[in-house]
Amino acid sequence: MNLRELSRLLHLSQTTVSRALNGFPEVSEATRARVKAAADLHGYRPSAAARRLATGQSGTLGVVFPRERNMLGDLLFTEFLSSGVERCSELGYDITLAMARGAQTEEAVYRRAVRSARVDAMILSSPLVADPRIALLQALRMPFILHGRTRAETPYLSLDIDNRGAFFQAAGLLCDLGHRRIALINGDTRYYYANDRDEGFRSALTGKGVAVNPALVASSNMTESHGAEETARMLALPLQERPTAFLCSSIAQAQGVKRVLDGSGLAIGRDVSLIAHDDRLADMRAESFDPPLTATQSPIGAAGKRVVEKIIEHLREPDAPLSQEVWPVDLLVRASTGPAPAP
Amino acid sequence: MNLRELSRLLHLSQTTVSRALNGFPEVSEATRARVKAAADLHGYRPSAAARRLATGQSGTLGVVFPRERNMLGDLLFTEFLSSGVERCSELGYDITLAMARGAQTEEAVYRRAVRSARVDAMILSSPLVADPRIALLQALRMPFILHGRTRAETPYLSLDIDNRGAFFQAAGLLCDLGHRRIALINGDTRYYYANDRDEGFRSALTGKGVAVNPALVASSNMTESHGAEETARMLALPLQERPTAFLCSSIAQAQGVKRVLDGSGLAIGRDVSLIAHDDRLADMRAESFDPPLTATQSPIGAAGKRVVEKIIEHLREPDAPLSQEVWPVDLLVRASTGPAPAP
DNA sequence: TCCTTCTTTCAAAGCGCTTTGGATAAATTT
DNA sequence: AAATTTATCCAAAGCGCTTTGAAAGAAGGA
Repeated sequence: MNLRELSRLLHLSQTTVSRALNGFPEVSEATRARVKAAADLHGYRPSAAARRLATGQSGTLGVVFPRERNMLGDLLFTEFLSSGVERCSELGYDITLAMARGAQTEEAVYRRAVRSARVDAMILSSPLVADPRIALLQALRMPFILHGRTRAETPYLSLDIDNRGAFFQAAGLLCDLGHRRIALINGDTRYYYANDRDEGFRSALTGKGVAVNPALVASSNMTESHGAEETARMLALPLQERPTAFLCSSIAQAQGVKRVLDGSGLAIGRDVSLIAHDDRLADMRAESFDPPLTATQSPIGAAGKRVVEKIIEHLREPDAPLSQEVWPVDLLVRASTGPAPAP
Repeated sequence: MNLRELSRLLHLSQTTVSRALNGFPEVSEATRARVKAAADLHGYRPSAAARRLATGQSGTLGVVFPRERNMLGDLLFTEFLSSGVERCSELGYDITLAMARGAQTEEAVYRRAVRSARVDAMILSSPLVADPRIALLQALRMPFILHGRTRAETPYLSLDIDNRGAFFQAAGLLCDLGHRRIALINGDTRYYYANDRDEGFRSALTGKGVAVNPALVASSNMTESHGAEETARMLALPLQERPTAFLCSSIAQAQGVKRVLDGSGLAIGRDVSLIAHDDRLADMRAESFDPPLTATQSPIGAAGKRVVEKIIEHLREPDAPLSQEVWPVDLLVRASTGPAPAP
């Protein structure tokens, strides 16, 4: 069933039917209802290809797989992506994926996408502290939204959570509880989010007059094993340097920390405090941690949806100012934190 | 730069240029070369939308997020998907994603995809033992390929690994090493792959005259914690029931098994043997397990690529017979297996 | 030389939608 | 009653590609 058939069926022109369906004001409500009913009845779906050709819009958003590809990175990305896809289909858009791996450089992927006009906009994630993709896409005049932030001269559309504030708050809480030797198990600080968390952590400690011991700051990736390794290393320090509190960038890392603490007979919440950032992944709940985990939380799925909404809004109104949306992050205090043990 | 402009530039018709570019035989090699050079020079890329409208093909494959969404499921799917995307772009196809979650049933997703002609074919993964999607897509006349297998009356295109054979072989090895109390930590047996592995396991044991103890067979999901929990449960059994060997469906599960065995002071490879299936995920290598893990291995990334190739071949030649490709699985013996300890 | 067969190229007709620039009928104003 | 506005609807022109059916030119055979 196509437009022409439908319009003949209704004894209307294609124009009117098209306008009725697309909500144009110059068609009466009576005919609009009649048209919609008939369309439903006959299961009419406009051809995406024809619409694309006519409008010059592809109705498609592009997502490039992030370069960060460790286990937790994958999980976060999958949750982000699947939520984005869900919202996308509600809004009548498609998502197509591209990969930069092997011979194909990331730049080539973007250029190709732009030239073949396959996507209306791109969604970027996992930005570096200063990410070259921003300038590239701006030069190519390809609309995009960044999940995260980065250093850039020109404004761009983005959505991020307040990583700095979250870790500032969490580290502040640990200080207030009397902890003086606080460890930070972070992600790779070449990424903006990890750098941001690092800054929040440091500025909280400095603000509270607590020294930052470089030996207690670790950053690589978001896995359980990284958490475990670094904890083991820190517990091997001389007694007066050993941390009494850990701040982790992910629950996976916290699991590693816990594994080593458990092995050393240290009780979480009593001997040692533990806070982690909680992205609300289905299989890693802070509240079912043992003990329940104090956490800075922000659902990454919600970010996936909002990113899609924002970029589609931008496509509909390209001249609206490019906003940098930043979500506050809640700090939920549970049983994994407590006052610093007496020295 | 579009076809008309390019053809005028070359003083040729659009027909000739189109045919030259698409490799039709009725254009001379001389003009083809001339056309290709000019196209390259001016950076001509055919409009995907126009081509789609003209050919009725979308040049796009659809992937529906699998219903199985636990942590390891996500990792496997991501690796499968990203490899598929990579191969896809080499072959000039796109991949778009769809989600069945919340209000949208999976069936609705497929129906919508078919009616709006957005995709030429679909890629299915994580099939159940008897998966209703097969009949649905056949009824909708939507070409598809299944990663895995399922019970179905009619032939369909698929690619799978020999899960049954792999677990038959692995369990057989354990029997041959003298083990008589062998545990199986499996995935959810509602899924075909897990069911297949279960069958391979059972038939190996039966064939070697070894009894299958239902208390030593566990199946839920592919996570570390499931492996750990089940191991703890089995180690709590009376001594004469306690397993001397574990066969796991994933390295993640094996990590959980190892955690509990380590905690009980049992040495892997000496006191207890351990085998797992290895999907060759980047961050979970059987060879860097401690001790190096005996494993049935088959790279899931390679499957992702092959699935894409197969379905595209099928689109090019729709009348060729629908093949069920099954890959053999290697059993690599490393240090985690050894003779059963004396009773 | 004329007729036939390839080879090479082309004009034009879609594919199914959106959108421009009217046209017609009804309502309102003068 | 004529002139103007408003509310509906329409015919037709693209969007950029593929493909059909034909024509022109070159080559070969008689």
